[in-house]
Amino acid sequence: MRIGELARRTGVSERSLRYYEQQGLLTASRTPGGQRDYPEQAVDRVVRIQELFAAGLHSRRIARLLPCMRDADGGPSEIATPLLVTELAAERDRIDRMIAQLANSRAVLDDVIDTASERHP
Amino acid sequence: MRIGELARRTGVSERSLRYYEQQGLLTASRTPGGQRDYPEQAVDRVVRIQELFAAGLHSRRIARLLPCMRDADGGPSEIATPLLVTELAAERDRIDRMIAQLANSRAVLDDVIDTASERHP
DNA sequence: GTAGAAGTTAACATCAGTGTCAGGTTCAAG
DNA sequence: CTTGAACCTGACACTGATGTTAACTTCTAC
Repeated sequence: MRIGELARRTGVSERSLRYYEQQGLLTASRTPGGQRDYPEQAVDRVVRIQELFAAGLHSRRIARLLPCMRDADGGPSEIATPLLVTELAAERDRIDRMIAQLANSRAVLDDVIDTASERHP
Repeated sequence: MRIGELARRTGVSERSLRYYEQQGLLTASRTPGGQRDYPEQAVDRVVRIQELFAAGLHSRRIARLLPCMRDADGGPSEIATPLLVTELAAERDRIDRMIAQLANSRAVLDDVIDTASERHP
């Protein structure tokens, strides 16, 4: 599929998809005329990339992580090095703390919303 | 307490604390010489602000939200307007989606770490 | 073959919180 | 007093993903 369709199906802008390629997160074959041609699997990959970005990982780390991830159709193509494992464990702990904080903020918002709903029924 | 202590106790830089004040998120009385003097309660407030920032809220919305929050020692000093409630509900839903995504990324990291740990025991 | 939609590269802008530096003032202890 | 740590304001830089624009090319359908 071409970039427009991938953008539409993932909700990620074309600009970002090209950026992902530049950062080594996403590859695409090219048509004879030079246009990008993505495999079906790219949809899942882009969604993962977005999630990892949302989780606060930087593109360089994502680039090292991606080949170690379990593909939809099989095992990973690489095994994470001990150094990468250490880094990822730190990221995981950070994500855990972030989830806890988010739950906290969510509760605060809920409280404010509930309080206001009682007054403005 | 003065700004240095508040920074130390919250883990937030002095630069950021001054920025929070500029954005109307945090107030401080001043010593005769013009230095900021924070009440004990500021520690909690700064922690909340940090959490809301981490949750992706912008300073302007946080500024409108803060007076509607339940204080440590009592009810809120203001009630959220219907407009603000609508906005906060949208933020809450966004946070819910973010938490789900984070859990997903966390699972991916865990899987990569586990797989590598089996190979590098 | 031609029109228009969709794609290409490259460069510059934006956002919002934070880092950092400069030049000056205040505070607390000796 | 004086000295050094702590604080003040103001300005500029950065980060890193994404938006935007420009000038040009390719694809698709008639």
